[in-house]
Amino acid sequence: MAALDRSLISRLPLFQGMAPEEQSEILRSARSSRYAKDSTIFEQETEAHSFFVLIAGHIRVVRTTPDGQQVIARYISEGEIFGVAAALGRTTYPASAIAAVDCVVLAWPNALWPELARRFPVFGATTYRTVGNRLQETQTRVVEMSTEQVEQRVAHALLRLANQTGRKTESGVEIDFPISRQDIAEMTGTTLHTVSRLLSKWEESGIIVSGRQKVTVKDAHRLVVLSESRTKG
Amino acid sequence: MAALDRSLISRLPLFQGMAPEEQSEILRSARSSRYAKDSTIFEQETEAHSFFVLIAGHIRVVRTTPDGQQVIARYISEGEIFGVAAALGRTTYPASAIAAVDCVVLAWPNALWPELARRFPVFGATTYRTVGNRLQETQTRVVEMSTEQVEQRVAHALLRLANQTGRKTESGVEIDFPISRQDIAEMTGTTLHTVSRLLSKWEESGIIVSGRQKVTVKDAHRLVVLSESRTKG
DNA sequence: GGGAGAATTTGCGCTGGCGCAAACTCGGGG
DNA sequence: CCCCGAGTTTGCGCCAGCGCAAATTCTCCC
Repeated sequence: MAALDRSLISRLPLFQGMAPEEQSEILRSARSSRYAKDSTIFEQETEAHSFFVLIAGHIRVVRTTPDGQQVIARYISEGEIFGVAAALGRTTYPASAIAAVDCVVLAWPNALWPELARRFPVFGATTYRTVGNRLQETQTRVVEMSTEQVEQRVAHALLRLANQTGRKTESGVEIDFPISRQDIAEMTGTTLHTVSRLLSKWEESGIIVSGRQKVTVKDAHRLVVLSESRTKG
Repeated sequence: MAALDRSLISRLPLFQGMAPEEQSEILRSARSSRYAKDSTIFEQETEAHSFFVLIAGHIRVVRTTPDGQQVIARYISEGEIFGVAAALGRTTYPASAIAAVDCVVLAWPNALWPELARRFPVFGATTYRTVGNRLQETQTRVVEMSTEQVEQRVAHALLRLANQTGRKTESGVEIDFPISRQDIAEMTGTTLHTVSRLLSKWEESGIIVSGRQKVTVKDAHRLVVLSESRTKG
């Protein structure tokens, strides 16, 4: 296989603060793969063999319950590290990672983690900062699910998606990967029916426009208002 | 102040695998404090100055929403490390830590984290493993809140408390710190009223006995059954 | 030992959002 | 270009669990 080009990663925040030759070196032990839409990068509960950086595309991280219900843990965007079980001393993946669109991914064998973290402290520190962010986000999600109504949770989820992965178009901010009502339901702990009703209502009042597997936020401000109002208690 | 005795920590899993002189050395930079019941060890959103190990007692970690609602993120038991913002590159605490009973705590200044993690790799690795466990637990909680009914969530919470901090008595497994209906509600995303009704029902059928700020699990098996049955979908 | 405040219990009415079912629409493959 | 199936919309009935309120019981402090 051909050597990977440093330009793949030099622009990513994760590798900022590393010298060019360090970037090249880290790449030397990486393997690059393409994953077609809907294919699985790794599966929940299976032996964790590698950790990953997403070079292009979007990835859905999904937890499945014993009885088959799915919950979307998060979406991974370009430049993010994921599948970092190794860095946290786990031996299996706690969730599955599925390509939401065609993706390009770099992978390193887990066995290399200790060495890489030691040789490139910035890389290790950035990874742990990412883990910290995710822990905090996940806790925020617990708080939201404990204290907010469904309408606010869905509004929050859309705002987060628009901010993190939104693409500006002439008509608003469009979430730039296919996302179904069912997906939004699995992010917010509700049903696709309720999501559909909410989106219909919001579309009617001009806050969003949406189509099949597509949502565009037209009036983020009013969505913020919705996400904050009418708290329980 | 007097030097801390190595016996404080030598029995804790967090410090296993460290040589006695290493344990002594790590203790040399620690400060020991007592916290009375209901006092605050650190407060959400404030500058993170230290990380901690709980030597004795129980600590409640609480997230408060902008409008004042509280959610219990987790309980810390003896021997656990907590307030590890430093290890995750954060500068403020994402939650408050409050003594559920009188506590003894060791604290290290955050500035020492990088050095300690470098000098004592086992210590760093154990900490990151703990963080990994918490991330996974928190995600499990999201899944539960998304897919389970209140009754199952409360059953799960009681089982977890009984396993993690339970004390065997002649009548069952007693949660060995004061915990109110309100606390359980804040752990499970419901109201103290609903928790009270559930506990009354379970007491009537002999699954638990409970009193003011006290719960004893008598029949864990039936509680497991309750925690698994009647899932949505 | 008594009083006050905190924690708990319980009743009652209401409603947000789910479950079910059916119709509809869009987009891509043949 | 048409058809098929996945994705979406919408109606309807129902009920788990919340909000409110009041009564009751501990427990700790004076």
